[in-house]
Amino acid sequence: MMTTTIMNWPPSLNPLANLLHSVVDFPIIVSLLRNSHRRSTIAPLHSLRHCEEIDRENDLALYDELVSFNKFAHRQPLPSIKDFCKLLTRIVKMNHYSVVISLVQRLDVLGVKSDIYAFNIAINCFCHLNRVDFGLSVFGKALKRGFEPDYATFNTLIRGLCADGSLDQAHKLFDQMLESGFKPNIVTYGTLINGMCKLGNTTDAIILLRKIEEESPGVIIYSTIIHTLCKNRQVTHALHLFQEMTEKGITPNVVTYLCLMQGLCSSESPQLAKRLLDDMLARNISPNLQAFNVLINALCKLGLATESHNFLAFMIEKGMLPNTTTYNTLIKGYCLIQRLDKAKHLFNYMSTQGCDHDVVSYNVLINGYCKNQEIDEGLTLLKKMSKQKIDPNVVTYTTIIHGLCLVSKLEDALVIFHKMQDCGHIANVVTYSTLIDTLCKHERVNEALYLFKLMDDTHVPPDVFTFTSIIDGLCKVGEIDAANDYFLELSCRGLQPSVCTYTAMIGGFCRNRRLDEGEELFMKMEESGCVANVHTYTVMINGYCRNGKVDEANELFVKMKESGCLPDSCLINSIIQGFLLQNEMTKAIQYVDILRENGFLLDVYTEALLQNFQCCGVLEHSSKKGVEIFSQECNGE
DNA sequence: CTAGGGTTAG
Repeated sequence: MMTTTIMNWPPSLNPLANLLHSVVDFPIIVSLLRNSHRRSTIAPLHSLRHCEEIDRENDLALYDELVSFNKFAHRQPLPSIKDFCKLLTRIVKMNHYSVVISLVQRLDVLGVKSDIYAFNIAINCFCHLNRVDFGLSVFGKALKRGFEPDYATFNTLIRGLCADGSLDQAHKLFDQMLESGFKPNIVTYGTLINGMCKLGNTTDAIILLRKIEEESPGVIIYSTIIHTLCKNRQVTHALHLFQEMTEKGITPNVVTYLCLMQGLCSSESPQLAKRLLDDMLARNISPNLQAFNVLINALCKLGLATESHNFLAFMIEKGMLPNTTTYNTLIKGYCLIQRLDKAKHLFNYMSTQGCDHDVVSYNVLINGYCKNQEIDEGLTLLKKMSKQKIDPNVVTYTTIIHGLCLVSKLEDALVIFHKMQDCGHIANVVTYSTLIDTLCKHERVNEALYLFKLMDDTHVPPDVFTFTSIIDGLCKVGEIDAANDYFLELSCRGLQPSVCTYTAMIGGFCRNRRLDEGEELFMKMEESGCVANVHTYTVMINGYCRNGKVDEANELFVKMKESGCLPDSCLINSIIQGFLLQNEMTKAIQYVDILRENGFLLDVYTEALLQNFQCCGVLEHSSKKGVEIFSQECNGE
């Protein structure tokens, strides 16, 4: 009688699932569920309050479905497996995969006759929990019990394997599918193509697209590839595919347009994005609210808040009401171009339009003021939000701390840091890193190290930014060996040094007469595929200059330009200084010319050094004349 | 039951 069970399930992934298995008291389950959510959101997610609100809604909806399940379970005769599957599907849509797996188990206990649909749902849930291995074992079980897999079974597993990064296995299953007499359908191809795209294999995805042309790939497959091309900054290629699909009579939809418009905005062609929007409207495809928000955001990021603002009237005209996110996005856009007046105005305006402020609205505006060094405005807003009964969260506090750090009110920042924790807000990696970075920049490295240790004690893992601040701080106070220890520890913790981390450490070596180690690390960096930027070149070239390695400095300068990295004023000035200090007059003058060619000015220190050498009469006459003229130009004479 | 996209805060 138990032939229909899916027995011997892998152990539960979630304690909640066990609980559901044995307990019938749903209110208790729901309350536990809430707690389990809360616990899991503390460390990784940024906005506790925000998540909790969403979870609460989600939990209530889940609660309703669990009540329905319970009613089903007590009905005589039992509802069919189809009815149960409908219910399970709704829970799947809420992303409660472990719950669904538990409920499928309960179906067996209840003696509901299973079918391939139920197996497919379970397989799908395991795939979504990143356990395609369990999905495969359920698949095996289904076969053993004589259930015929269908398209959904194969396609679901192929998706799971792709998501797991096992493209080879996905292809194997594809072959197995053929052997079982299933001709892959358009969904199978779509799944494979999406898998290839997500795994960075766009070329193969396009090859597959060409192979299945007679299967008439639809708008979804084209959109998948267009999306990937846009993400990879191959917008031109994406536009070609777009043209191709329309010529074939495949109608693009809102997704296709949205991908392209985002791609065009991020490749800084907002005009083309706008033309595409017109095209879309002309085809009577109306963007939804999210689409508008995405566009507004894309324009704002380009510093086009004003243009973006025009969209507001436009979207209202199209019958779409902006929401809080729309306004928050625009406020952020105005802050970005330092139009705090406009930002503040919009902030006030939104609440007159029925869009209530949320914690993000405040955070965006506070950040705008803080970045503008108007910390008092930020603090005023902080008070105001409490009055509006909007609780500041860890982001709010971190923003304020950052603002205080920016104006060197470090003690005040530390006060807020303690105060927020007294209020029950747990500092996260950004909070700590902000303080650590500032302490290091003020050469208060011991206090920074104390906080770094506190992070470990409070189980807030440092990230590459935290490490970089510490390494830079230690280098600045000459503690090169200690800095190097942290540099080594970083990789022990499974983190990748960033170009800033490398630059800090290389700079530390080079400034402390450990040029060889700096050079070695520079090479290691390149080997690891990390691309040097102008700061990295500056510290390295500086190291060469100040150690009398003129040729090496020159060579690296040339190499830098070949690699497409443009020198800045700081780099060239410091090369001139380096050469002057080494009495390499000819070279120094050569770089004065380079400075001039690039349209940069001598900085104060370089100028002082130059004049010193001129007074000593070291410069040849012609060079001397050139430098004089240049100095005058620099001084605006 | 199976394939695509998507906005805001440090």
